[in-house]
Amino acid sequence: MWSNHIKYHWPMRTHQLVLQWIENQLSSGELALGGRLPAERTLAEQLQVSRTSVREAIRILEAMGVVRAGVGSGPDAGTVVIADPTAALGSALRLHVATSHLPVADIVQTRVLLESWAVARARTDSPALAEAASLLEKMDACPDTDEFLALDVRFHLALAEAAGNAVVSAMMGSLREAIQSYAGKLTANLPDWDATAARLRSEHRNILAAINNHDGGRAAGLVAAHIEGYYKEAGLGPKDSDPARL
Amino acid sequence: MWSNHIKYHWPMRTHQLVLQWIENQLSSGELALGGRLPAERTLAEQLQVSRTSVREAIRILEAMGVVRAGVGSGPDAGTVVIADPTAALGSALRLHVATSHLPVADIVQTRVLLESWAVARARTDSPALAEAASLLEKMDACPDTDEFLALDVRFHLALAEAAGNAVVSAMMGSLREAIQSYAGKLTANLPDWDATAARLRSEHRNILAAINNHDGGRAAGLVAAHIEGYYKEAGLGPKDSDPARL
DNA sequence: CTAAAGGATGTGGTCCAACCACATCAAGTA
DNA sequence: TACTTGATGTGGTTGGACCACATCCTTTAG
Repeated sequence: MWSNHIKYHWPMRTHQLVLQWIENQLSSGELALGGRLPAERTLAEQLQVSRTSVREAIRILEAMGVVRAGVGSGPDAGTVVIADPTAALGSALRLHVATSHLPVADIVQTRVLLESWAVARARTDSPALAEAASLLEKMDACPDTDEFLALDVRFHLALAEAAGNAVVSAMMGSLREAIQSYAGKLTANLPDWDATAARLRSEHRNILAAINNHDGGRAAGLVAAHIEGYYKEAGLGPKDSDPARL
Repeated sequence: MWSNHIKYHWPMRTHQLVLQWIENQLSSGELALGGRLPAERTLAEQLQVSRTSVREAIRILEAMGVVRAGVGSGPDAGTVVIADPTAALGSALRLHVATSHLPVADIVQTRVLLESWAVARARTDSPALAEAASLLEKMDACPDTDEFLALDVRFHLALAEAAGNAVVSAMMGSLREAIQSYAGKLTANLPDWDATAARLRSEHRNILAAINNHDGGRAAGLVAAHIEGYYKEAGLGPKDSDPARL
């Protein structure tokens, strides 16, 4: 499974063997969400490899958002299976942004694309949409900038989840994570935060209204304008990502 | 940089410190694409950590598609910086598909979304589009099924690249990679491969023609029908992902 | 009998010192 | 000149040791 992507004929590295074993356990269902891996020393003996190799495999799975390692005893201890695809995608994207091989503008453009699509097909009876509405109210009664921005993140993620596509949701979250520090700096460039916040609130309401009105096309357009408008105001020259061209 | 996302107050794990150091080198440009990291033993001594911790960090970067480790001496040896975001995203997605937390249908739906968008804004003068045309000819003179499928993969990736968005290209590639084994099994379900291959060739030509005709909307629709038709014929019941709703 | 104190156990986290396989390069040799 | 042969430096792997931590269980004091 793992070595398929690079090496076909060479000897597999030991930690890849461990990875393969664990992935098989996951695929076959013998290891499920919330389940615990054997202890590192136990697993090493079972697979006849060193503990070091087992640990390298676990580090990778941890970076992939598949497991979480905890010391001590009890329920929070040991290596347990989780499901956090956003973490993996976000870290990877951030790293590649750091090497200047993924332009920030492309990330913003992709976010516009995904979020426009998501709101266009958001289900009005979705729990995520209800959460979005609830977040909207909280933002109305929120004077603190940082807290407002945190709520804003959750609002947009809720919108993305309303489409009911786990992959799109995960990618949206990872895009946000990848440029989080970047977005923070941009916000500092805004000339008048209060005015901007008021505008954002208004636009949020319009987006939600369009969705609840079953006007997905309008909602998509509003989202695109909302996001691009923000980055433009903050000084980032984005690519033209108007999804209406479709 | 790394620990920011989870732990603020606890002691950072040693390999995260190494990760942080390397990420700083990447961000500041002291480590660029094609550059080589210090040898593991050297780096361990520089950072005053064990070689084990250095190796764990490198394993993660390797899984993220940021570096490539090679033994021996010479140009291919040592740990060198690469840029393969597709590998990271693909592995992560595949792992989470294995845990049944990312439905295959969602992946296909996302692929339709991204690829439709890509062809809708593909630039007719793009080198990637020229490559797609070239691949089309090769597929016409290709009797072997496996080879045909390999060319098909490259054709669709070329289409995605024609939009000029590196993030979308990377995500497209990773989606393909994540369900590669799945798609292979589906292909075996096809009743009449020769007929299917002929249909695929025809559809590919129509897509390319629509793009060169500057009819992005039609190209997007054709792509969506092309992909969904294939999976439907092979027996996977996909979600409705008609991008025309935008 | 209850409750506090103190080990016993088991977990991941870290480090070290070796050794191996491999690939290149340089010196020595035919 | 052409070939062998070692020296060098890289990542790959191993076993063993010790630490910090959290829980559980026994012992002990009241």
